[in-house]
Amino acid sequence: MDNQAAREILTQFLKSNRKHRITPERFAILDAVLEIQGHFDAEALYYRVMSNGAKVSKATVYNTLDVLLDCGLVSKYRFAENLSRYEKAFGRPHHHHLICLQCGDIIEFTNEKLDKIQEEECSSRDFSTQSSALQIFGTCSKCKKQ
Amino acid sequence: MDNQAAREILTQFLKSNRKHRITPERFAILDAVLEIQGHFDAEALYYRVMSNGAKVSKATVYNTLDVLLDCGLVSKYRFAENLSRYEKAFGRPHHHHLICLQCGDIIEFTNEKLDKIQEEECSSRDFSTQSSALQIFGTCSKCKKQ
DNA sequence: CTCGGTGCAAATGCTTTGCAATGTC
DNA sequence: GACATTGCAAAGCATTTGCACCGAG
Repeated sequence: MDNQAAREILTQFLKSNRKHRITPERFAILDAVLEIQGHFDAEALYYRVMSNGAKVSKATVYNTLDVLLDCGLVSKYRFAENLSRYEKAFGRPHHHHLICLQCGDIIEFTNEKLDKIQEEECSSRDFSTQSSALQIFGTCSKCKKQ
Repeated sequence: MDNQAAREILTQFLKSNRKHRITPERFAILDAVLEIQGHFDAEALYYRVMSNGAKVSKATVYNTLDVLLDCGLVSKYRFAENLSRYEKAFGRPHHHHLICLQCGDIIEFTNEKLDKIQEEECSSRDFSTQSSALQIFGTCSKCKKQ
């Protein structure tokens, strides 16, 4: 993961869209996103930015997450809970999720065959994909042993 | 879809679990669920029950949806929005969703190959599936023409 | 009788919004 | 300068909870 490349993607996106301005807050938030491994929610991102010394409001975190979503740098998921989870999408292969309902663990996997079938289903319906996610809920091997 | 069979599934479930009692509200809500075609949210279900003449509170609707979820009569989804959507699961094959971000339409499809791959991924990780959903977000053919 | 279920309203918690101040272009 | 963006706090909204009353077993 090249952080500089991510910053450039964001810069280009903000410049190309006249409605958006380049602000230090947005880059502070992007930096925090790039540091985080795995999934995070808005709250966790907010505290991460703060602990980096930058001062942003939660409203700006949500606002910026929308911008990062628009330019494809992060993905947004809703699992079973009442909150949204995000993860950086930059430089990561498309993957799917196994979500353990016992311990909350999220196991990721990639499967090209699966992606191909997905593509076929979409093209046969003339449906353009923007993003997708297979979520499988159940019990992981660790929890089954207990 | 045999409504009587659904009622019996619920009755058996409530009886087998000593913590749950058989109440008229639960069956009034189940009846409303069975009437609805396609997806619905808690609010819509609440109004449906009311228009059928039964009087239940929203708290009971949520409570009953959890019971119906537990006995497999309904499925719960979270798409992009900040609310949960449900649909009856009784007598329906396992299916997936194409969600149009323009018009909000939800197109369903079934695919055995996809389900089989999913099963393989789970069993190779010793993960027990309870439910799953592939959600593909994008633009449908109708919206692309506009 | 016992104790889970219900209705109501108030609380919760994530997310959005209104508005004045600020900073980008 | 014009106007998008920010911070703050307050509002929104789906969902949950507390509690007194009710009713199934």
